[in-house]
Amino acid sequence: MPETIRRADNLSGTRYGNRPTMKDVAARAGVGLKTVSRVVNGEPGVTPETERRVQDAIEALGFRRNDSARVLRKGRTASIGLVLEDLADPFYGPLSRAVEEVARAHGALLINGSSAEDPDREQELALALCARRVDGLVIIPAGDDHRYLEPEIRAGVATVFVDRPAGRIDADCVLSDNYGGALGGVAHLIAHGHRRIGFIGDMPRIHTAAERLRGYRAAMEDAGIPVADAWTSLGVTDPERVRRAAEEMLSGPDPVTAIFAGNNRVTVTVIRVLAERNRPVALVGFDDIELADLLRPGITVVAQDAAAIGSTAADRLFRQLDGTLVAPERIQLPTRLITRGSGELPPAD
Amino acid sequence: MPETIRRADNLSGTRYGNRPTMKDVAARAGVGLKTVSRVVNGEPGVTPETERRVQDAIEALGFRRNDSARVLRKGRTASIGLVLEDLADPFYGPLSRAVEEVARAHGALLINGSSAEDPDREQELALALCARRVDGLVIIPAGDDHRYLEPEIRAGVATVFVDRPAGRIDADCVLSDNYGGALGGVAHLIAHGHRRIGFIGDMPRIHTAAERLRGYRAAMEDAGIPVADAWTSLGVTDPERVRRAAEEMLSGPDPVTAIFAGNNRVTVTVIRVLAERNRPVALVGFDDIELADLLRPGITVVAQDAAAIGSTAADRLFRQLDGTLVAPERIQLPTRLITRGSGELPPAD
DNA sequence: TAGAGCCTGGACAACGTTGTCAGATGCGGG
DNA sequence: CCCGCATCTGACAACGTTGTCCAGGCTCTA
Repeated sequence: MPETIRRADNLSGTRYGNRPTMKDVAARAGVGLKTVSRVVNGEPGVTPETERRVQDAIEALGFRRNDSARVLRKGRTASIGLVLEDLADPFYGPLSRAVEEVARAHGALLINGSSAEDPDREQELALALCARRVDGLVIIPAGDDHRYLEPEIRAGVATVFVDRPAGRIDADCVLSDNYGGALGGVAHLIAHGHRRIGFIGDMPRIHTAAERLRGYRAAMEDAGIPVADAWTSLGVTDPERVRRAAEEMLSGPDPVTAIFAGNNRVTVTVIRVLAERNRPVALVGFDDIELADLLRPGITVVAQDAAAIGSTAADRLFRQLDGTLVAPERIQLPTRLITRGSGELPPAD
Repeated sequence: MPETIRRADNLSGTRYGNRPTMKDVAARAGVGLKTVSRVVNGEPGVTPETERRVQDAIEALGFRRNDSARVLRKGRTASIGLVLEDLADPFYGPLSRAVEEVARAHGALLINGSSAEDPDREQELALALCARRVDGLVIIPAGDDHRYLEPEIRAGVATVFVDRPAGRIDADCVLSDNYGGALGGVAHLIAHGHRRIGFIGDMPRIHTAAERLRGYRAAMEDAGIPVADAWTSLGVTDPERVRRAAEEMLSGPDPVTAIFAGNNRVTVTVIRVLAERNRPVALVGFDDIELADLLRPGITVVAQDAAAIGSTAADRLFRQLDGTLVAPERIQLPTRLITRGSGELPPAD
């Protein structure tokens, strides 16, 4: 066991590698502890001469304030947590950037992590962030039960849900108008003469997926078109299964002439499938994708404004912290139909 | 001044919204403070009966350990910082995801922020993370002088630079083989018969840009092709200027027949410019771009493995913390030429 | 020149946790 | 029946910072 002992020794001996503390600075500058604190925090009541001495000592020792101690004392961390679903999804880039921008404007740091769509991991992460005493949380929920956050919210952690609503608790949330967007996108296809329209989307237990499906159904119903079972494919996310689903819709006796793709990953795979076929099939995707305008045809999409969602959410979070905000609210941001060609193809009957 | 006073009052009064502490839990469970600590940390030496009482009290009060205090006491935060250049750049998605994955495997949280290519902001961010006492830093440098990190590194903050080397300090870094990648890409164009090849890239003060330029020049020299001034355009990043640069190269008496694009943003804009022209121009881009295979022609790229870079960097960081690693090292990861069509077009002379 | 008032600086406690160490309790053996 | 040992528990200090409060020195006025 000598290794284990050495390792433990090693770790506990590290102790920030013996960083200088305010006490050290004070000793070196020949002033009191609190005076150093005042200089570090820019508080008034220090002679320029004394201040210079302290600054010099700070410089010489390479002192850096220990924020853990500061947080412990002050009770606010000036940091907020962001729990996203997948760091690598391009949709979340602009979103987290927008959140960071707002956080920065409030002098707060952003701590984030991704849940990988796993509700347990989401909970683990959110609670770990709470243990660090983040002032607030922006969560893109993976699960559908967020009662585990109740004690935290009661304790004053500002909380805003994004992209999907919170489950079983009453909390602020900022979403896109998934229903309206999907309805508009499908109606667009119908307006271009399509009647047999396929829908490929995620599991309906995911709120956005359910809403988009609802929008699809509503558009079809508004147009008086009965939806055949074979036209909708749900719970399909991985490329292989999307591919199979698309191919099934496009073959058979009554093939669809248009497809509505429920999210950007689906859209990309459907583009691939359609590219392999000669018969033109119309396509509208939910979520914009990069370079969509360079493809032939360009891809028509229902675009969400990820940056606006992020900044709205972060804004509300800080307003909760201000006390400006009282009751939780659900905010829906509009989507935008961007026509580029693929959604305007006529049915190839 | 009454407002100021009230605001301060307000803030200092908040104090985590009166969260329960271990002391509260201990009181409720009728045990000592340290016993609660033992239960929370899963230390041995607590009767199951006592443990249950404590657990019940924790549950009832909604207690959550205050990690700030824990960190203050223990000296390690189990969190690492990631300073990237732009959260929204798709190249950094997989990279930060990979870093997070490794961090998670070591039980650490990831805190990140972006520098927006601004050296001052990079420094501010890195030092803010150090003040939070992150155990280590992964930095994608924006600046070229990192001596400000010396005290931190001496104090034991593990540090790994990524994508670009550290400036004026000796530190671990993990990079792509920018020189070799560019050389290979340009050689590929030359092998397909091109001699007048343009290069559009970022400012040469950025290491990657300089290396790629060097690769371009080396490939040309190897082939015995003198490079005309008009063929290289440096320090060009925003779409408008890239567009102008590309158009200039493609017109004039001696237009280029191929373009090597120095990064993904440049590539995208060049694609747009080329799409507007009838004469086919070959294109090879550094960095892969999404959907590159769906364009006609597909875009040939020199791809970096962002995930591998991220996980290699994070790996080294934790090995520094282990003490497994001693001397700083520069690690170069190979790039991969992915041929998709655009780089194989013959010169249209 | 003495006293009032202001300005600067420092001693001390507290934040919530963990490590140390000693006390209490229970059990078995002499 | 008592002692020793093992097991479990709790008191206390310490981590580095900030807020409170007081002491001492200065200036300005009467």
